[in-house]
Amino acid sequence: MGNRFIDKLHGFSPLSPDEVKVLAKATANPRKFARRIDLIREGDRPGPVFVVLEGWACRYKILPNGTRQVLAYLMPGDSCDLHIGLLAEMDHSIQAITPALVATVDRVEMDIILDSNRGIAKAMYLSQLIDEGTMRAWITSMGRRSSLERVSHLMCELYMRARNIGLIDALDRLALPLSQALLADSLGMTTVHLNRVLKVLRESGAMTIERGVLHIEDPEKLIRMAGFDENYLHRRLRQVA
Amino acid sequence: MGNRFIDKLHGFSPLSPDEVKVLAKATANPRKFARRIDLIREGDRPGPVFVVLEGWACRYKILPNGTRQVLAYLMPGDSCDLHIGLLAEMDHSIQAITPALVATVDRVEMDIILDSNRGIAKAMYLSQLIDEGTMRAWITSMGRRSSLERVSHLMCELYMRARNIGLIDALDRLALPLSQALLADSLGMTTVHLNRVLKVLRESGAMTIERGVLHIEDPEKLIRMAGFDENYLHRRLRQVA
DNA sequence: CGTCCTCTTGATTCCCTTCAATATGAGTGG
DNA sequence: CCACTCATATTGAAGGGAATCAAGAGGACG
Repeated sequence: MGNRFIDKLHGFSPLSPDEVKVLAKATANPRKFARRIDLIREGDRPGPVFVVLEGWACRYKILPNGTRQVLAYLMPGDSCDLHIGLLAEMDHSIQAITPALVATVDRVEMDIILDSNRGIAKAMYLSQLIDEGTMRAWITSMGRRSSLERVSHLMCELYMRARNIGLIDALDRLALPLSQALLADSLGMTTVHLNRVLKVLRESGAMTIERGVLHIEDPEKLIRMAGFDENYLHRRLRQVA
Repeated sequence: MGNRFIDKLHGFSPLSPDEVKVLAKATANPRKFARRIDLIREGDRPGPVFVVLEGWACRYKILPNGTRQVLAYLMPGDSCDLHIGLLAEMDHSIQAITPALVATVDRVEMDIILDSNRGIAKAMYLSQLIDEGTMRAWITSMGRRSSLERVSHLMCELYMRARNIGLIDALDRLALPLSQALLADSLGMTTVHLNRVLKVLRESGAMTIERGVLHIEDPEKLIRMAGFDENYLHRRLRQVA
């Protein structure tokens, strides 16, 4: 397998062979993180930019009362905020969900790369814009969608994002390493209720999650149930330099 | 009054006199928007970068079922995404809440400004990081805070942000031009319930909203009720170049 | 093969929505 | 300046969706 980060950026903005080399070099020495290990914690001083090459991770926040809110999922190829190093401290934590291969790019090095490679810069900015759009979609879900819509919407999103990076298998299924507890904590519901919603979705014939495998049986139906509009994932990009 | 945009950025990263001049020139010809007028709509092709000089605006999204979700409030000095021009279309709309004075900075011009003024670039990136942190705080609120906590938390946030830009009057009050319908649409609740929560807050002696004026009577109490931690607004900035 | 984690299901409670009516206030035009 | 209108705010009553509490089933793993 290649470098999923490069693949992703390449999809946003055609990279020159030189730029590919630069990115390959910058992510050449990834570190392994075991499941459930924090890459960085709320309150920590931000360090290098994280680039997830393999595996899944999530951003999350723990509240004073002990509950957790998942803020975003990071899939292979995803990276954390570009300019994060400007902040004095993290306002959330990032944790590996599966064993993960994560490259770290030094802040200064990243700045140099961005300054001298317009293609990379453009792709990174696009990537960040999409992450922001995704956050807005999450806010929308939490605020104005029913729990059934919310769950279906997240599944649509994860499926689309996974498809974009080639994570869907030949049988049209996605290995989804997310426990119901984690999903519940990202959707603002309890595990009990999430479980019931998943049952409804299963019995409606729209989709199933079995043993960590998501299968969308009736895409049309699921999209309809979710009110899903993938515009926020911005696959259609502006064709200007 | 000066230029609130420059004031804000200056607070993030000391700007050289030259940089101040550049910003003043770039925002020299603002446009007036009446209340309830969209600056840009979901589906529109993004144009220039918007900079709110005076007045309030909000980002929002309308769902298929007709409900609305407010995604963020823009106060004087706030701007929308820097690289927004890279996208083919907007995934949300932006609307003036009050009569507003909004400067538009051409995308190419903005790129040039960023490239040739490190101080401005740094301040803008910081600003964007804070906006992202704010979105994460909203997700957290919606997902894991009770309605009482949610309302108090938003009031704490708006108060702090307003204070940072000098919008609090001598009597420690804030002119808050947000209807209960708007507030409800940002907090994921109904106007009826929001109204009841505001009543509880009023009767508890923590805060009041009367005729568009927010007064926090017992800051300690409100902060405690909200579980508010202002770290996500990143006032303490890293002291490195 | 026992332990722990995750998933599943039932019963009860309650927070919030929905529906409905009234009050208050701002803006407009005669 | 006052009557009229429309938007906004307030309050009550009833119903529903999701949380909570509780218990058991299914899998993964040493």
